[in-house]
Amino acid sequence: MNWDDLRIIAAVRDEGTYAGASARLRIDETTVGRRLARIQRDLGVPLFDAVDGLRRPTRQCEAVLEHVGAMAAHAAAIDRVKESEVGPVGRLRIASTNAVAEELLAPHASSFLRDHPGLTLQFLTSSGNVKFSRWQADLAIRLRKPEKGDFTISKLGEVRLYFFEPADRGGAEPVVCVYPDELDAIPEAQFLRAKRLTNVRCVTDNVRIIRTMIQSHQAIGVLPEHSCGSLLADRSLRATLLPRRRDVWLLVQNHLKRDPATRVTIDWVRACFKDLSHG
Amino acid sequence: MNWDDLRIIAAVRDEGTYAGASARLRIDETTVGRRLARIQRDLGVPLFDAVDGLRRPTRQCEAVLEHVGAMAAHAAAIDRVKESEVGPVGRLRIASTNAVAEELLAPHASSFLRDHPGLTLQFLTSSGNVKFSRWQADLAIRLRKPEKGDFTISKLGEVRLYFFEPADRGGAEPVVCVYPDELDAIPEAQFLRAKRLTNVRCVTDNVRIIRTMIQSHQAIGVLPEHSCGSLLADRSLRATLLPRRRDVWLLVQNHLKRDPATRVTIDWVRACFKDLSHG
DNA sequence: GCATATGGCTGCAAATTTGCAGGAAGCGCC
DNA sequence: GGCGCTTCCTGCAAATTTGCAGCCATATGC
Repeated sequence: MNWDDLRIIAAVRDEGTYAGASARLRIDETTVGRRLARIQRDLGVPLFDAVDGLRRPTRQCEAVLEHVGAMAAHAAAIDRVKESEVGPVGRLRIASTNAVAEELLAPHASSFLRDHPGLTLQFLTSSGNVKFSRWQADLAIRLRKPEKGDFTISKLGEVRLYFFEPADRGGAEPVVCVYPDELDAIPEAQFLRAKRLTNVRCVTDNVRIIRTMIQSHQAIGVLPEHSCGSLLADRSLRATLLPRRRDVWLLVQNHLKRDPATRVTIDWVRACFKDLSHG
Repeated sequence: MNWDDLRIIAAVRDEGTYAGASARLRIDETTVGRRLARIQRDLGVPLFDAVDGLRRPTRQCEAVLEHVGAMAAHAAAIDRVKESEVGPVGRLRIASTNAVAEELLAPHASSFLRDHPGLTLQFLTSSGNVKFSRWQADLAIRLRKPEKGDFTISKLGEVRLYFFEPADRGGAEPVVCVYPDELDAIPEAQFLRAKRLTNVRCVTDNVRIIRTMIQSHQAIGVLPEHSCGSLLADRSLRATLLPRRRDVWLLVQNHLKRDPATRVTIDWVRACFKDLSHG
């Protein structure tokens, strides 16, 4: 039994004719006749008598109509669920590095969430533990371009990188902060490896740690522009812009690429990165 | 919003995957995905998150599902309305002459109604007042073939006719019973007119009246075979079989010709007339 | 590492539904 | 009596939905 055909029964009862029901439901009168015939066959009982030019519900039809009325009330309530939300609705789980989340996304998050009251953002910053393929995140911001997978990938932007070293090299040899092996492909790691620095004593991908050590004027390292902040103005440090930038990639679950909430969130993430490129 | 799509939501929630819902509803997994996308667009809210390989209902979806559950209960009750009736169900209004109803149909009505507990017969025997075109009857048994109309017409059979006159013509001249002018076309009326009888003193289409007067052995008239009964064995009467029979026609409302209840009733009416032809 | 099973998406064809147009019938009004 | 309006049915074409096949990805077991 097709539940939607039940609405035909109610309309014919209310209007008394196929033509009246047709106007009410805004479907063709031929369609009303056919769908009524179909639900009548499905139910196996006659639903209307034809008397004096009008369709009159049978006893069985009256019994059916009591239930249809109740179903219509529930359908109306479902429609109100829809109306209770204005704008895109949803919860987006964004997997990214701490730095990206804290310094690129978080500063703009409040205004974005204010502008879209139906949205919720969840930042997954321990991204090593998130399996994108298992739908454990909706979006992922990656520093490496994954070769393939069940997702849609696009380039978010390019991040400028700065090499920091103490201005005064007279003191003790500064420690060198490098990125772990699995990040060998990123420009920062390649740059540092090419310089053949000694005293490599700190290995981490936590840029906050790297930034704190650089700020002590006793360490060497590379930071992305969004993590530099006031370090660029520190006269005890020498900042050198690297020739290469680092690509940043956005991954979107395939089943979400047309989802309205996802689309506005993607636009917002892109704007965050665009602000950076011009800042 | 298509009410039938709401069943898709419930099935995906229950099974956790499109494939599971597909098996449950016995529709293609592609169709599940498309119909879910459609109802999601109609409602304007996301219904499922994808987490750890499963679809999990969102907060709005849970709200919708409460209503869907209630609707499913009503749909089940509607299905039971159908199951409460065994066999064809309906009330058939049959327009016919008194004689046909009383003598051809009524004797067989009890067993027919016993065999079809879901049927009800309503005999409309003041058929002059019934407008078949206004759906005031479902079936009509007519002695004249109507030329046209919004109904399906078929021949029921041919009725044998008997001319009765008193065996002893020595007494007073018997009165002649004839049919009213509007029945001029029927063979009885034509036969009587052709005999150029005098003493035409009784005009009626009520064959019971005609029969009673013939039974008094003081009247002449023509009766259909189903109204003769014991008159044929009365030695004080001379019964002559007319050469012509009278056609009987069945009219069926067009919208009912495929209705199951109507079809079994038509078969029954035909059987009543067939019994007559061989009796 | 390979084979198998499962899930979901896309393109295309088949199936079904819907709308349109025409025709028939009845009713009311002039 | 003729005309206009309304209702409903039927045939056909257009539109939509559904199913199927192929493909891709992931997980599991051997």
